[in-house]
Amino acid sequence: MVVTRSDVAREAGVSPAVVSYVLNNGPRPASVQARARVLEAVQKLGYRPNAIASALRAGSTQTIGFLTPNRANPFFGALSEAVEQRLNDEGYLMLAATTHGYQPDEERLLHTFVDRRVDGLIIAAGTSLVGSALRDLDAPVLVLDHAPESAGYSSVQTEDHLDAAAAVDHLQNHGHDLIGCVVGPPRIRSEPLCLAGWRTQQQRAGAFAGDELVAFADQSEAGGASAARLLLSDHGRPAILHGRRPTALFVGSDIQAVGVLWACHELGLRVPEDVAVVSLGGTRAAAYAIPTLSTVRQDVEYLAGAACAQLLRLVHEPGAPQTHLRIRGNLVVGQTCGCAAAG
Amino acid sequence: MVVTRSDVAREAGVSPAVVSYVLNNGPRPASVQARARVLEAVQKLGYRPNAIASALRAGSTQTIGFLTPNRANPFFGALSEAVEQRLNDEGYLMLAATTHGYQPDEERLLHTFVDRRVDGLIIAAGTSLVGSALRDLDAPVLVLDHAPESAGYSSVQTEDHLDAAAAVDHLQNHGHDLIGCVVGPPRIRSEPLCLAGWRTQQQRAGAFAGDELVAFADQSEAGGASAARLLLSDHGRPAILHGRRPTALFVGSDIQAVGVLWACHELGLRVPEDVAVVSLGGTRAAAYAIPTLSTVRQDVEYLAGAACAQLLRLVHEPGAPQTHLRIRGNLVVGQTCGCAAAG
DNA sequence: CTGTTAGCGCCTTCAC
DNA sequence: GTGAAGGCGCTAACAG
Repeated sequence: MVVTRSDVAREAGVSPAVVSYVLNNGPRPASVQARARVLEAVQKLGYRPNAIASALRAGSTQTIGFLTPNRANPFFGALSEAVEQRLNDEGYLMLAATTHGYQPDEERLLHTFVDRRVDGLIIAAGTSLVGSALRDLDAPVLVLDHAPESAGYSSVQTEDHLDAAAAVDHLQNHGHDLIGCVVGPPRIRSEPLCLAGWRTQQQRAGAFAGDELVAFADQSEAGGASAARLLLSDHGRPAILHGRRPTALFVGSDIQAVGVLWACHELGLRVPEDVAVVSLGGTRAAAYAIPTLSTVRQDVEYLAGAACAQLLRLVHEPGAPQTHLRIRGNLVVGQTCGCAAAG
Repeated sequence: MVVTRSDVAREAGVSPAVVSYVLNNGPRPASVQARARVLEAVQKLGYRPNAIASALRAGSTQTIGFLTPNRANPFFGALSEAVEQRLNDEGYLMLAATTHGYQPDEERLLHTFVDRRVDGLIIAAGTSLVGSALRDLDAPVLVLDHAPESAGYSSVQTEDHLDAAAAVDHLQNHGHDLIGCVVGPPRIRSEPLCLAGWRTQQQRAGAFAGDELVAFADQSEAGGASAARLLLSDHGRPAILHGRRPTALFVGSDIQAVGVLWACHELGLRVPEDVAVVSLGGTRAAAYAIPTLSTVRQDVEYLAGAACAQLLRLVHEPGAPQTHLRIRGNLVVGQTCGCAAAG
């Protein structure tokens, strides 16, 4: 049924080693006749080398493990697709796993990857545990997330703190001071940074930055929608706001912002006239929201490219130094911040 | 550095075979003392079995290959995530690859999977070539797509033809007869079925179903937007329509429909008053569009569950008969079809 | 230039 | 109840 290298050797009338020499172009030369006979036999029998056996022997699976919290979120979806593309181009396959930001799953999947001898690991937005669990993993690891420089792995990270501050700054420039903040669950490592960015920038401008303006929400449209309802509805508003409704919202991800827009629509609030919105992400979901989202764009293709390049370098030169790359987002003005109305 | 079974055996003072007996609970019994000593040594050395070596020996990798045209499309994104989840629950890992509906890539990735000895393959929405290439692949294959019953593999399929007709029927019930059709590129196998469903239903109602009402578009927001512009703009309308603009659009996927809504907004057309829209899919993108999309929902969780169950059955019992499951969508009424306005 | 051979790490049958 | 040994399919060092 399944044809092995010995079958090819027998068919071609040579030894198994010669088959390898021909197929791998080395490490030893083969005569022209032998080469031709081998190739013919390969063709005739439809031989394909067993990658598992090669992996065992060569100690390399040509596979990279990729861990995400969530691929339904378009940011991580696009990131995962971009990473996969890059890896394919370099001859690697991607072994995917989703953790849902759940720590035990994360650790389990990490070990599964290592057991399968992936040549390297990319970890996007892990929980805090990952940091310690990664230390002695004896496979190259690249963390696509905020990570301490001191850790035992390379990283490519977004500047969530600065990007969030930039978003809030833009809203402040439009005259807003009561700016709410919608971010994901704090167990995801980047979320506290978004929150801190909002807080820093509010304080810098002398604006209120208390917890009454913050809503934690799932990384989903539904999460964004309920956060918006919480912050914008007229009932049960905290006393400290003196009955005022936030006039703008900073939202930690595009997918949540889509939910925020939907909730505003439902509440009869106009965007950006009644509530201005700026999000963090810049995925295609932002470009096709109605109205188009103003967002601080974090370039997924670039992140993926840098991550794969760094990781594959570590894979190929085990002694290579660890690197830490930080990438800032850039503001993409849409219709939700109020620029269009002003201009 | 990396600890093998022999290391554990030496540490525990037993032979390598006993280590296997203990770790696999068989096939032979081990004494209580031996068992304890082995487990202790495993713990102490941090031994983890090499899954590649096991796979070579056992002939099973506990891995399933999953081929999609596109994971940026939320339908396929959700499908991929659901499949991954199911497989993980059954102890399998998912090896992912994206084909972009491009035939050579499809074939190449298919072979890469087989070379790596995946235990089975799930192929979502392949091009037409896949059918023939799959025939002699000697791994269980499940096609998550429309597929001929005669083919040499099992399938779980959506009823795109019927679902599209149901969507068009609903628009007709709202009094529309000039209903445009936006579908993906015909090289993706399901797209011609969407088109045929639209055409059948239009003809059944005695309505016009010529190519002038059809726009092929990429499976993306941008594709849907340009298709909508083509069908709805007032310039260059085909003579056969007598200057009339379609009053409704059937759209083959949610992601395209999001683009359609965006284009309508841009053109100053109100939805559903000026243009009613019904799409095929029912992803979360539809639920949080503004206005909320009316769509024929194809249950991704159910599709994924059925697909994994069927495939794993084939994996476990190689002789099991091939099955072909067809799953109809159900209409989810949102705001874009006009029901809300009418009610 | 080519054939033989020793493992890669594991599982499992066979002999003790 | 346990150990020795063969082999999964391949690569690469070592003989010829």
